[in-house]
Amino acid sequence: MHEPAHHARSEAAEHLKAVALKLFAERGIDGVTVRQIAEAAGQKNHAAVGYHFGSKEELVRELIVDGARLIDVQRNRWLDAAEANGGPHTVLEAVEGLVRTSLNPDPPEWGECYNRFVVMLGLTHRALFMAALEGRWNSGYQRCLEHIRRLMPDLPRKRVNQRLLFMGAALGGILAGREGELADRSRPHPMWSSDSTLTEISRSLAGMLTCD
Amino acid sequence: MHEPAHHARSEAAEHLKAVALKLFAERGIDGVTVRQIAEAAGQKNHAAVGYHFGSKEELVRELIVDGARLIDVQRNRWLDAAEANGGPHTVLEAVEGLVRTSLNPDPPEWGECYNRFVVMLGLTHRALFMAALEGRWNSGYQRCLEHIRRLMPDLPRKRVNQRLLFMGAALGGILAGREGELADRSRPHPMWSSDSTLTEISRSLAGMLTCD
DNA sequence: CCAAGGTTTATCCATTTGGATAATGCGGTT
DNA sequence: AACCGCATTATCCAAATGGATAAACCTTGG
Repeated sequence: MHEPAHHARSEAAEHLKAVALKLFAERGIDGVTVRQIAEAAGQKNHAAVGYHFGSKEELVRELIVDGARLIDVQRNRWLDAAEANGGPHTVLEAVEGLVRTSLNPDPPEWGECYNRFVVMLGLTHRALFMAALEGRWNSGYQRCLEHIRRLMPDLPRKRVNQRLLFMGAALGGILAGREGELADRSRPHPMWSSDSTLTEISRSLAGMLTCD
Repeated sequence: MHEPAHHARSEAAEHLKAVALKLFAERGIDGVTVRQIAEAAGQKNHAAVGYHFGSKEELVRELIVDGARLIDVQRNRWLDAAEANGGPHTVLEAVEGLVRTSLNPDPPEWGECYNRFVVMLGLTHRALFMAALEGRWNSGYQRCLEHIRRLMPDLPRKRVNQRLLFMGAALGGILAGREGELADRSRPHPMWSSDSTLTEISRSLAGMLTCD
């Protein structure tokens, strides 16, 4: 069960990907042209995208997989550590793991973009998104949900699953909203940039699961 | 405080708008061409959009305002009735009002689209969205929030506002997700199409406000 | 110095895009 | 029938789009 080798791209290609992710998150796939991506990445013309990735769609696919893999690896790592100590002990702990592993630990200077990117893809390019993942890089999410189910034995399984669906949608909405606020560098966002806000988000999401 | 007159469009124009809203919700503004809109509306060529609305962007603006006004009118009507009976008496009641007034009471055959449309616009065309509304059609939402604040006197105002931000983002994510599922007519969605699910959503959102 | 590899740049191209305009069609009124 | 206002249709267009190709430009090893 070792990860398939994914040869890292050249520095220029990685920069193109980072810039493209930012633009896609801001304006959507169809709102950005390959010329704009190349220009924002400092290239003198748009052939760079074709050369490094084959096509715009291939670039999108690679961005989808890159981000999903990063998150999934983080989630599984965190879960391995948590389970070594007897697993997440509360719903809040499991949810907070879900929240914090959704974030890029090493974002570019302009802030992270993947949560907006994913929510946008889920709305407007769901088929491409699902096809790119092929069911991969989802195990960490499912493992977290299993722990939450284990920690909510009193509620009927059906209602737990229903609330997990709500929680997933809420998680996407909140993290995408946070990301969008933080991407606006024209003014400070003390609330959104505070680390404790992540705990507050987790508390709220856990509250939506465990209330009543 | 009467609403500004907004002359209803011709039947063909209204049909164009309904079809355009569906396509925009599915693929995003830039993922749909005026030709596709006209074709899906049964027109033989794309000049219809220009004739009825001036431009694609004007059409989008009109869709934004139409949907926001419909929701705001519903919210204010519901609030007037609730306040006449002593106002919403619980956070849950206020949240459920917010949820149910977010829905189109008379959706087209292919299901409603406005929540996906709005979430997508908030991600990729926020400036256009804000400019189209000019701060209008938001009073119902604010009135609901005021009631929720009144009903949560124990929590510090700052934390209530934080949670209301989370709740708003979660509301968008959940309703857009629900809408997307219901738009898939290839199979039934007993959970999402059930009316009681709206109450469950409201319970979850209220839970995220009132937990701890 | 040259040669070879990979990378960037400069063009070229067919297609699509949003929009504009003119011609046609249509329903009602006289 | 002739007229009229409105709506649809058929074209036209400049600009933009994604992609392809060939030339120029490095760096590195010999």
